Amino acid sequence: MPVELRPSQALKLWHDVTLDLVRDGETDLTARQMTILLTVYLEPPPHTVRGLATKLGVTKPAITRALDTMGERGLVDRRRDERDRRNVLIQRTVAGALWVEKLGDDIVLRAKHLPR
Amino acid sequence: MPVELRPSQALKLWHDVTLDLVRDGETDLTARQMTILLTVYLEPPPHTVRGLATKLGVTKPAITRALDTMGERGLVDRRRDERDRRNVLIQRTVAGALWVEKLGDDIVLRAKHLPR
DNA sequence: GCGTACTATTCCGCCTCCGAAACGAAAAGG
DNA sequence: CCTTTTCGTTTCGGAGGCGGAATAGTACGC
Repeated sequence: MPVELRPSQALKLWHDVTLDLVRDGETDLTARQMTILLTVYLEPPPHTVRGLATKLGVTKPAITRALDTMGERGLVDRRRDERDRRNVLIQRTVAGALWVEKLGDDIVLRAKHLPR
Repeated sequence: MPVELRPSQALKLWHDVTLDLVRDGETDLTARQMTILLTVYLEPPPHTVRGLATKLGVTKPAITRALDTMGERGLVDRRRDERDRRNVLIQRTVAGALWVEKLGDDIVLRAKHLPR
């Protein structure tokens, strides 16, 4: 029972949710930041800079910069890996979890009101 | 028969599609640009700078700049309104229609493969 | 130990975006 | 007419993202 969605519905859903993000004004995450945030909160840890860079197909400095920005906003946190102190483990935060949860609820709500 | 979607599915869908956009590398539209593009292609014309600014809750220069960028990429076009020459009407393009169509297909495909 | 490999970060110049204000063109209203 | 209003655009200084090279710190084979 996969999720059934017609192209017109899919596009309207994408439009509606993105509009909500724009009108919110608070966050304005880039596509990269959004992907990193959702990866950290959806996939099982540990998450490293290198792993994220490989997954997204971008350079490591790009990941570091994105983590800097999101870290200042309290959406993610960083900690040294004590087993291998070269690594940095990206950690979840309460604020980040709440933000992601809110996004999920918004998408569900927008999907519910799509024309059939 | 609305579209049924659980929060975890919604977030995974958002993650997967955004990841595709990041890995594509070509386009990297901002959230504002994405919203403008989808508005122009989903909602009936005419579309004006002022109308888009009001809808998105941003200033008019922000819309002008976004249209500049997307215009250079051939995703939208601009034309003077001959009835009221103060207005600028935002027009669709073939390239833009193809891009939007591709996005819709991608979302549908990603939704189809979500875990139940 | 010492060089090598690997981690993440910092630095550099470049480019795009931002909001606010000023601007020119065109319509509306006296 | 001519003033006012309404468009969209341009300009300004500032903030932040970008890619890529260079850097500092850590692990590991020899």
